[in-house]
This record gives sequence, C-alpha cells and structure tokens, in this order.
Amino acid sequence: MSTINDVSRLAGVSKATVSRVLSGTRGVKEASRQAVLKAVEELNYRPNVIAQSLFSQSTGCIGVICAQDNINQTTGYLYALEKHLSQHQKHLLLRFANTRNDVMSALDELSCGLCDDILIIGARFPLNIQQDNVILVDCSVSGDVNSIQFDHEFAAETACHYLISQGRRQIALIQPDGSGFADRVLLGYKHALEKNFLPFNRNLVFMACTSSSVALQELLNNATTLNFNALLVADEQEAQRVIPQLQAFNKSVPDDIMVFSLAGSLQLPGIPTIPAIEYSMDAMAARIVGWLNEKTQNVLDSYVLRGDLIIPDVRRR
Amino acid sequence: MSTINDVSRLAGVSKATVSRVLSGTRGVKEASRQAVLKAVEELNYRPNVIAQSLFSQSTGCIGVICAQDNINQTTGYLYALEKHLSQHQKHLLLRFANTRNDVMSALDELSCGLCDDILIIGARFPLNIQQDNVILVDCSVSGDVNSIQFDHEFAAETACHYLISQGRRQIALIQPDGSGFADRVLLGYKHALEKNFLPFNRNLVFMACTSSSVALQELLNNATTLNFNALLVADEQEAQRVIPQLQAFNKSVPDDIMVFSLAGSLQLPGIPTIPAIEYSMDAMAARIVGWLNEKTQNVLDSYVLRGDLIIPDVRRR
DNA sequence: CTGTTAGCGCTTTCAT
DNA sequence: ATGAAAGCGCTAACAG
Repeated sequence: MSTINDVSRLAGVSKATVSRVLSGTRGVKEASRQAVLKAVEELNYRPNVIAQSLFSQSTGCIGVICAQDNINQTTGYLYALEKHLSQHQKHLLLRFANTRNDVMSALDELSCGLCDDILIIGARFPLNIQQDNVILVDCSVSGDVNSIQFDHEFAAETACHYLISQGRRQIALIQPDGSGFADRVLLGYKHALEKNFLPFNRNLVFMACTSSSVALQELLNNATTLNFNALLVADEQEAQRVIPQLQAFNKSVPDDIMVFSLAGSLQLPGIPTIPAIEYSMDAMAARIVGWLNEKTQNVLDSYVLRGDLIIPDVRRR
Repeated sequence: MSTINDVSRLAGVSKATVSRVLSGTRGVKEASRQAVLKAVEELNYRPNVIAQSLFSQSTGCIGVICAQDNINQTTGYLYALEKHLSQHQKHLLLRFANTRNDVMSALDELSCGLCDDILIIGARFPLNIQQDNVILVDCSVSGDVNSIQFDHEFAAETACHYLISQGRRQIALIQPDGSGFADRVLLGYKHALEKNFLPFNRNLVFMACTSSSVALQELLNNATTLNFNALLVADEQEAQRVIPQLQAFNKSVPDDIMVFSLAGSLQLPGIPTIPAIEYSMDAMAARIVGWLNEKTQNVLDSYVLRGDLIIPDVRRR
C-alpha cells in the first residue's frame, strides 16, 4: 500500500500539500493540486484511516453489543443501525453477548480506543454502566447512563384499546419472567380497562411467569368459568408458541381468541400475521445516530420510543 | 484517557519498560514490574489499540459484507462468525449491501487500513474481486479469489436419496432465477435418479423460474397427468411460501407432498420443520478463522462445504 | 535490565 | 501557497 510519502515524492510536493489537497481544508495552487491528484490516481493511494484515527482520536467505529435472547430479533436492529451508521460514514462493530459477564467483557474489549461509542441492545439483566459513551437500547434497567427504552405502558394500553374496539372485552395477559417491564405493561393494561369502564380481573393476568405455556394451560383449564377472547403476549416469539397451544385446545385464532404481540411481528413468510405493536427500527436508528453526531445535547437521556399499532391486512389472507 | 506516558511518569520508568511489562516480551526487574502494574491500575490505563494498529499494520478487524437477499439468513452467519472471531480477538465489522455497486463501495470503504480482511457473504450477482484479502462465502461466482462455496450438487443428490428412501419417487424441483447454482443442483438431482434407476422427467423440473409460485401453479395444474409426491425447493423461505400454496390445493404436507429445503431451515418456533440440508455455520466460521490466522496456506482456495441432512423429529410433533 | 531514539501514516501549526 | 517539523500513542532496535 502506498503512503502519503510516495504521493508527495511522485507529485513533487510536500506531505502537507498532499494532505491539504485531499482534505480540501486549504487553498492549494491548481498546478500542485493536479500533480497530487495525478499521483494519487497513479499509485491508487488511499489515506490510511488508522493513522487518521490516531491523530483525530476517533475511529468512526460504533460497537454494538447484542444481548437479545432471541437472536433473530437482532436482524431488524442491525439492519436499521447499519444503514444509518454507514450513511454517516460510521462503522458497526458487532458483538453478541448472552450474559452480564459477556456484555461486560465485550464492553471492555471495545473500550480501548477502537470504538468511539458503544450500544448495548436488549439486555435483560442488570448492568451497571458508568461510561458516558455507552447507550443502552431496550435494556431492562438503566442507571444514569444514556438509554432508549420502549414505551411498554403505551404499548399495552394501545393494544387493549384496539382489542376492545374489536369487541374483545375479556383480555388475558401473559408476561414472561424477568422482562423487567411487567409493571409498565400492567399499568397500561389497567389504564385501558379503566378508560373503557371494564372491570379488572386478576385471574386473567399472569405476571412474571417462568413458562408461558404453563400459564396458558392454567388459563385454558379455567376456561369454563373464565372467559377470554383476547390474549396479550410479550412478543412475536411468544405468540408463535402460544397459537398452536390454543389451536390444540380447539380455540381458533383469531376468531375465538385474538392473540396480540406487544413487541413486533417478524413478518416472516408462512407465519400468519397477528396484530402487534411494532417499534420503528428506523426511528430508533435515526435517533441514535443523531445523538452520536452531536453529543452536546443530552436529549437521549432516557428517551422513550413509542411503538405503532400494526394490524394484519385481512383482505390479503 | 491516560497514555503510556502517564504510566511511565507515574511508575518512574521509561515508556519502553511499560510496554515491555504489558506485552511481556522481555524480562523486567520485578521492582519496576510492580511499579508499572501499580501505575496502570491507578490510572486505569488501557493501551490504545489504534496506536498499536498503526505500528503493527493490522487492526484485527474483519469486514463482513452481507449481500444476502434474505436478511434473516444472515443471523446464522453473523452469530457463528462473531463467536469464532472474538475467540481469536478479532472484530467483526458489519455492512449490508444489496447490489453489486453497494458491495463494491462497501469494499472500498473498508479497504483503507481499517480491515485486515473482508468477507462477502451470499452475493447473487457477479463480482470481480482482485484483492487477495477478500473471501467470498456462498457467492454465486468466483474468479481467482478465495472462496467458500456450498456443495449444491451434493445437497441435491443427498436430498433425492433421502426422499427416494422415504418412498417418494416423483420428485419435483423448483429452482429460482439467478441463484447461479441451478446447474449443480440439477446435476445432483439427475445423479440421484440415475443411481436409483429412476427416469428423469423434465416436466417435473423448473429451472431459473422468476416466480416459484407460478412454477408450482403450473405443476399443480398438470397434477392429473403429472404425479409428484415430493418437492425440492431452494431454501426455507421458498418452502414457507410453497407450503400454503400446496395446502390451498388440498395437498397435505408432508403426507401428499414432502417439501424439502436445499438450504437450511430457520428453526423458528411455530414454523413446522421440514427436511432440509443444513450447512454448519460453525464449521464454516472455523474454516474461515483458521485461514485468517495462517494465510500462508491457500487451502481456502475454492473450498467446498458440504451440508448435513436434517430430518424433522416426527415424534416431537 | 532499561532508557533513548526512530519511526508507523497522517494532520496541523508555524514559518517562510 | 507551501515546506519543515512536531506529535497522535505505541513498539522495537540499539546502546548502554
């Protein structure tokens, strides 16, 4: 690989001039400009970004640590993030980490000058981050650090409003263990019931259950006394687990029971689409990149992103 | 961030000694060793990898350009690659690119000293790569450059053998347009038939079709004269597209028609598992990282990876 | 065993 | 307008 020295020698100018031509920071005599450009072309010279980074003290690399339990969900994040990052000439450094320890050591390995900033996505365990160049995205808890969280209360409330508008007034709710958002979801759920003058039936609600199928089983066992015609689950994965179980009980979806996912649908071919709250990965990525570019404003501090209600297009099915 | 200068000053030794203690390359008097370690601890010093990279002329970054049309398939690659790369203290720089131009410009942007090597994954368009630090993985064509390809002939032959062993002797084959492997698949298909003394019926074979559903429709329309009880499709996505279409025609899967995916199954919950050829992402990643570490041997040059036959566990369903 | 010195490739004052 | 020189943080000869 040729260096700036090779170019300056060939062009008959100094390194400084070459640098100036390429960065366009200062005026340069047209003659030397052409000479430099010609030499650059001839040698196929590309400035070494590592040397530039050493000087500028920034690499343009953003570390992304994916801690999601469901790896397939990361794709949406990564695609949106990469798109926005590359548009701003930033690079995405990818790491996967399943445990707190893994996240911390990944964080450690990326914090030695390689990454300007670091994103941690989807961690469902307590993290105690001190560094102010770290953003927590959709993580369970957050201390003083920057974070983007999803508005789970809003999601639950929106979901219930929709279900009620569809004539579903007995809404069951199954919340998996350790999500850390269970209280917010319950709040939204209750608000929606209140606003619709519907009673709250605690037997329809399963909080922090280790197994959603056990919870559902219990729900179904009591189906004689306990009528329900809608079921709120945490995410698409849960939904796909729950639907066959309902069908095995001769409950048709969505006719008998409408299943609603509180966190996005995968939109995979072959999977029947169900109503869901979806979070715009694009909005999230835009927000993040915006913050990365102008760190001055601390707008990101505990930013809450609201999801959109997505209902399946019945005509298409 | 503290530098090696800060450490050397605090420890009362020279930069060189600090460097030696940290890299452990040379003997150092225990006293100064301790002094350095103490200073490092106190200042929370971490060597700047960018400065190290500038000197060593290598960053430990591996660029990964995902050109797969089906983004969800990238997850498997990325997860396996990241796991193996991080085990060898290498970093994964992620890019997505959908077109030839996008791939080329991504390649360009990553080839300025940032990445030691670059992987291009799943490109289905012609690429003319010159650089010898680029590996093509599961790409349609490859020139003189390093590449890992999947053994599509073997996959098709294995698939047919399995189907025939299951009593399916009328095997239809639908190959999407532009895969670039159609000929290899056809070869494997024909070989399997030959070895089982079965006739080749060209009406069962749809090569380079723009729409698999149109091809299937044609197949189904001729179903009176054209019996088939197995269907080979390119990948899981195709399979999930095709199965509802079959069912809509009152063909049950797999009883009437066994659908077989030639490139992996997604293993998502809620999706019925079908028999498939799966490629071990782990084996692939291991192979790649092995090559990255010892570039001397050119074993990778046009390496062909064989898939494994995966059959659904009928007892579990 | 350890300090001095010379770079890795680039940018940027500071003179000229 | 442009060249010389300093320096980003680190490593490795080369002397002591």
